[in-house]
Amino acid sequence: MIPTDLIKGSIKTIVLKLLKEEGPMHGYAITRKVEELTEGKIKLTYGALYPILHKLEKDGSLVTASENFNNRIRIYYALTPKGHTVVADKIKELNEFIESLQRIVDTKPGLSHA
Amino acid sequence: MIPTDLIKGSIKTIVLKLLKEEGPMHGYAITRKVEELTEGKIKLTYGALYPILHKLEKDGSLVTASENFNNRIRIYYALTPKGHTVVADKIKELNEFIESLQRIVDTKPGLSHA
DNA sequence: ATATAATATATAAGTTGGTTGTATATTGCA
DNA sequence: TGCAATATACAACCAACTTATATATTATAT
Repeated sequence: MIPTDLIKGSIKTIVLKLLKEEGPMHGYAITRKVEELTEGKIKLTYGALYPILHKLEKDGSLVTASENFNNRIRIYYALTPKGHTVVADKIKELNEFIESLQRIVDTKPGLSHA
Repeated sequence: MIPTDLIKGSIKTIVLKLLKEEGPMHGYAITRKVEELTEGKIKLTYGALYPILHKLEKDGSLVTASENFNNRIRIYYALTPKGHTVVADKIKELNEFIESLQRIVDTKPGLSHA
């Protein structure tokens, strides 16, 4: 399990990216998918996930549609056109972040003080 | 510039990793090096950096040595044996994190709902 | 002369993005 | 009968930052 502090800031981007690739999803399915993709290394908590989804809905990045499945309410979240713009930006940011981290972890013992 | 929320949790690991590869460094030099390695995409703030360094010193991961350079105090931070253990763990975590993020951003449109 | 940028460290106050705990409700399995 | 899985929601709390501020020297530009 990757510690929560490391993951914190990227949850929103992860959620948006999944909705982009998988199409409309409900909250529970999002947590399952993240666990599946990361082999259990990233687990979203509902206390983090739902506030993020609600916020994205409020700001117009997502729209919701309720569905009844086996007497359980499922609320599907789908990207709006605005959401598609937002996710594109966020993924770009995340890629730059990943690249920067890699440059740092790939740094080999400095010749600078050899 | 990568937004701060994304970087937040990884600052401690970045600092430790630099000290591992570059040897003892002072705070200001750490911020320079991070900017250099990431081509200005990651900039550490002193309000974040110094508290982290002080904390790592307190917990025995770092030791300090003061030096006078051009009438400016420089405080060099160096990894202790404990610090070397800590940084190894942190880098492992960071690599898992990077790998997980890549799996998510590399996800292509799902065949799952084709 | 004078101001500004770069060098160098430090800390208090405030924000935010989460965690943890709790509540509710159905289905399926042991 | 009870536990695990499915499904959403929110209030209280906390840690890790940002922002602002303070201090002090050296180098560069006007």
